[in-house]
Amino acid sequence: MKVAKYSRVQPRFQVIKDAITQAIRERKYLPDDQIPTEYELAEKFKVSRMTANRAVRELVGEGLLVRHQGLGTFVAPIQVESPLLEIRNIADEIRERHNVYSNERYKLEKIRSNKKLADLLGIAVGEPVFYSLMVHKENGRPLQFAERYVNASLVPEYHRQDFSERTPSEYLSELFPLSEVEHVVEAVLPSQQEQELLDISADTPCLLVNRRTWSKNKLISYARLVHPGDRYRLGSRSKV
Amino acid sequence: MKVAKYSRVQPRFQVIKDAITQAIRERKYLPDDQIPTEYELAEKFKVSRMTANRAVRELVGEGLLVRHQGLGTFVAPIQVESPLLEIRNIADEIRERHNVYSNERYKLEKIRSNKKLADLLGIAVGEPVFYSLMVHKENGRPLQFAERYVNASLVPEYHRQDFSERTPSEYLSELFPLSEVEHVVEAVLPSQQEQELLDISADTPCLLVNRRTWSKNKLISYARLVHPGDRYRLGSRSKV
DNA sequence: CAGTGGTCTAGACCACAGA
DNA sequence: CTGTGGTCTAGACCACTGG
Repeated sequence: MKVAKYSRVQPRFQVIKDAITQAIRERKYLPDDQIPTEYELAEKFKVSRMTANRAVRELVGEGLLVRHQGLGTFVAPIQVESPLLEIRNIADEIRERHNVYSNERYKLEKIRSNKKLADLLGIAVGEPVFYSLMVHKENGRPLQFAERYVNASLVPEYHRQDFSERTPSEYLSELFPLSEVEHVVEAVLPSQQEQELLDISADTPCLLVNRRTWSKNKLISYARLVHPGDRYRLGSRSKV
Repeated sequence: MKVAKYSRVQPRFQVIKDAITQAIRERKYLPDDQIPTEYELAEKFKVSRMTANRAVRELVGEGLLVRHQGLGTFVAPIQVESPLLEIRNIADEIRERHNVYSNERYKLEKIRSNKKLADLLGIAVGEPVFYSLMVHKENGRPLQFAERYVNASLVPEYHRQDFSERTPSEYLSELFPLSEVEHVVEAVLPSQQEQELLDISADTPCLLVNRRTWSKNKLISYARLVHPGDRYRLGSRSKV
């Protein structure tokens, strides 16, 4: 029986990419370790060198590997970067970096808005608001302290959700197609609580992203996202 | 006289990428327009289809094109505009707030690139680079500590400029029409020098914006912009 | 069906780094 | 000199789309 030569579930270069990615995630290859050469990969995976080359080249483009002509290919030293603008939630971001996402929920409750909150959410003082506090982790290490305030009259079921699998931002974006987003980025020092939950010292500068999201001109939520400055950066690159 | 087959200044796939990119920028191809097929590109540029394929595939990865199997390749609908792009000229920004812009120049000299700088600017170690250090002020108050490294071989007259009226970024953008910008934002604590020149304390968190600019695929400059976190924020708001 | 992109091969030449 | 990555080719088969 002949097996069709080019019908596969996974392209061969993708198989190689996945294998390398997994090996790095399992720490079989550590940062700065050299990985097999293109010739070795080609032999191991029974592909041509061009196919191995594509796998490695794409992983370089994704920031997972670095190459030096004449020397070899190496696991990239750890670096974290995220495109601004794209409101992609932190979970996707971490998974795209080929790392393990997890989170912990500390609070999920209904409160009444004070003046400041009412202004931010465009509602009246005293209106009900859901408040959630979560910490999102990359490979078990806290990366984002996320407080979120949600207009309770628009999202009455928010507090009934279990956000262990689906993040608040995923839940909200399913319910309300995003139409507008606002970001304000600041540098701040962490509060006592932020220090503890992010496992950082009082003098670690943090990137604070204030994000407000709208759906069809309705202001849905305000999020206050605090990230340790020593392991989180925002990046963007664009043609003009 | 025989011409070496594989010694080129530009790889062939890069030539194709540049040609397509430029055609889009010049609006010879409009959003959603179909561009030539791989076979046509291969013929036009006298390369194999694999080489044309790589050029197109990478442009898809960069978001400039979209492909549909069986249909063709098309210019991406809308260029996502980065909000961080609006971190433009600090002088304009200050004047738009109807405040008084001023600056102070502390250094303007020619240096030789070390390893790190060479990587950032995409040049060889030891290549000449211009270094400038300025502080930009709003109503006399320091707002931005700006170190800039400029590829001296591309901008040989940089060090002869007087940047009191025209900022380095204004000068460069006149000389080199901007084609690509990269921003990486971090939260950091200020160095001794930054504390002094920005007139802030050691525990004031700062927003560090690393900006690299390209013109026609030439990496022109790298700027390191430090802002006091207590009086500077980055903001953006965009429809999606 | 023809035309498109998606993938793959086997081999080649070039450039760079280190011994 | 060897071994590495960087690039390129000519041709091939597969899968999807539309007529």
